[in-house]
Amino acid sequence: MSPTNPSRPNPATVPAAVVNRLSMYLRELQHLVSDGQETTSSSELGSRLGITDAQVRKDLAYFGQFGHPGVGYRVGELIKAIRKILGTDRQWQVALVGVGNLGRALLGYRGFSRQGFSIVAAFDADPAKIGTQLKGVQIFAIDHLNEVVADKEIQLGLIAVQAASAQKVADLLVAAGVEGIVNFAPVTLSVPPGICKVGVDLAWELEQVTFAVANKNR
Amino acid sequence: MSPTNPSRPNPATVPAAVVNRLSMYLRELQHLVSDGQETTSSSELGSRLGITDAQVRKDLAYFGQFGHPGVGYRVGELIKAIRKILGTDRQWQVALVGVGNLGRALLGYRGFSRQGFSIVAAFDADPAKIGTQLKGVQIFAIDHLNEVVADKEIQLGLIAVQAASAQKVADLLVAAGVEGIVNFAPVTLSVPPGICKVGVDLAWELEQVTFAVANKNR
DNA sequence: CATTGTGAACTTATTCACAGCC
DNA sequence: GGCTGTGAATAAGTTCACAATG
Repeated sequence: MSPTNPSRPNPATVPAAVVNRLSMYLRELQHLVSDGQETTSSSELGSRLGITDAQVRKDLAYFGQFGHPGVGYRVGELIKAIRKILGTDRQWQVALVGVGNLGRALLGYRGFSRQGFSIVAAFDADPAKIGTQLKGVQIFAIDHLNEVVADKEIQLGLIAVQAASAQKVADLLVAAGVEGIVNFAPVTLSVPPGICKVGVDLAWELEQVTFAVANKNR
Repeated sequence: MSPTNPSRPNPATVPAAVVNRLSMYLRELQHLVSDGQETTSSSELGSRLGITDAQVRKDLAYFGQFGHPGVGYRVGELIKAIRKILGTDRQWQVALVGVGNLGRALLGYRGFSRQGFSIVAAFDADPAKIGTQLKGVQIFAIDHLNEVVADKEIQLGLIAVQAASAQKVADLLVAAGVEGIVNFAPVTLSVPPGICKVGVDLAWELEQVTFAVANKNR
């Protein structure tokens, strides 16, 4: 009777910052593996990412014991463990809504498939686009959302439409049965509890930078 | 003798999370203004964004007193104040390096100009692209980075190249005199102190969501 | 003996609660 | 009466420091 997940903290108690760093560890470990390194340590990982070694160990300790005292972490082993925690040890079917500039970029983004995400359908309001394909992905009318989501067993949605339509699209995605949403439109979406939502605003990141630059000299 | 900036906390003491929320407040205020609303309150702003009213007030209090007891915040006034704090009350000249899918999306992204960012030059390694224009932006060879940055008084750089070249590009941008960098490649860049750097990895955001979805049922 | 995992100390961030003001 | 600004209280997150371990 091997338990599937030896230590399971209540996920709700895991700070979002920890999950974020888990993603960073995973990237760094993937770089290490492609450099042929088999073993690493909390201090190596930490210094590469600009955080303390204690932080790295604490973060991982939320989920179990992955290290080997005196040795460190086996890179391949840790990658597997983190992918399992993040849920990226499986394939996720993703729908893209909005095939404008950003949508096309998302369709072409190689980083997704590397982490187990696969955009299997796209939706757009423009009749000229409907029925065509882009990067091998079929573009549907939004009216077919329900059936396509069911057909292709889509679990996640990417919203890359104008701010004005984003909430409507979110509602449709939720109604179609999607469980998680990443929103690239600069609005705060409201979604029912149980649906996970993350927002990305490309201008935000720039604003973080301008704040720092603008205030550099006092 | 109105002082330009009545209260100036040492910016280094302002938590990054506060600056992040400032960006959210700004978006929300911009929505309010386009709905014709002239006044708002910490609790309205907070509930729209899913944070407490006290949090909103504390965040703003880092930078001065912008509210009117019994009334709330004058929307236009607060927008102006936040833009000044974030540095987006002025125009920023931005260079884009890497005109692939993502680069093209960034070129076409309308949200930038709205916040005072203007991509004034693009760079790519592909000789076929060099010398052409996209969305009215000239594409240069990377060798001309120094002169173009100086010419156009570029202060910020967007990195949208492959992971493998990102560090090299960052070094070049810094050498050219850029003060801030937003990196879209999935690597941790090292930059000298004094240069502000922010990383965006599109797959991270999805991983946050899959973590939540994967762990929803215990 | 280098390195993990972890309780305890510390630091930072959030919320409470209320005085002061319009 | 409604709402801000803020000190005090609480909670959350990070670092320290060291016993345990292959």
